[in-house]
Amino acid sequence: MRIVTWNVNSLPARLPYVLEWAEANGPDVLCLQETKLADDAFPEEALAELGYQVAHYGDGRWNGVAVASRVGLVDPVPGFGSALDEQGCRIVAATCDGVRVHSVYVPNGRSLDSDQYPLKLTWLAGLRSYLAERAKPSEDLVVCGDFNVAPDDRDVWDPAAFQHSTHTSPQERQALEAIVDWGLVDVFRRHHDEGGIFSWWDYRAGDFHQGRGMRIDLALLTKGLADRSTAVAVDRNARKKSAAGNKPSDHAPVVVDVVG
DNA sequence: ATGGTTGCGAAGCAA
Repeated sequence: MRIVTWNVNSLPARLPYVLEWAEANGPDVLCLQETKLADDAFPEEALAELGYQVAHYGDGRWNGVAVASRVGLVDPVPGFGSALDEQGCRIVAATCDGVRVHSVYVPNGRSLDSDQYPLKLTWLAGLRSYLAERAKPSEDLVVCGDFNVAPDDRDVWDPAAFQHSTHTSPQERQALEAIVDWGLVDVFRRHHDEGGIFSWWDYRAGDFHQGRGMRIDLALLTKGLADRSTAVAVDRNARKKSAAGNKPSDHAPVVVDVVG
């Protein structure tokens, strides 16, 4: 099974790219973030033509997450079903061929002195509670998406440049570790030790071509599922203009292959 | 150089 997570930065703007990429790369499960759509505006037909069923959670112009699957999709659950959903439509779950899949878009936090920063930490704590209440580490389960946290300094182009910013603070990293410690594996690190492999680059100032990025798009798998992973890759080519001339998101898709 | 770009939506904010 090929599981992909991709922050598309508006599905209306990105649909041609997403369809082109999906046809070429054949994800069985495609988790999307920042769809920026209400549920009733989701392009179900375009994805159905490629064989995908979709669980989407979105309420308008911002945020919005989806799980698309061509290997079956049952038991969709939008949101936390708690006050955490007031921070936007940022989590949706569904079961795809026996794997419980969660697509998440963690709040950005904006800056360390913003009122959005403690809300980000609260949201991350809420994600851990959600897992603890509804799932077991012994299940085949994946939590993937845009975490807006770089797990360690290998995941940032220049740690010094982020000394006083979000995405690398000890509190954010600890909140992420608490989620992992529930019983998950950052499966990218099962296959790669090196730094400098990123999933997001700012659109501005030529950051992509200068190598100024971060790895903030993660796939967290329960151990049994991670043990069956055969490869993890970031398709940085998808951060460029596509062969068909479509404009890219500022995030690249992360591709996870598992067997069994 | 507190710059630069994209998306949304129609000015300025969020990322």
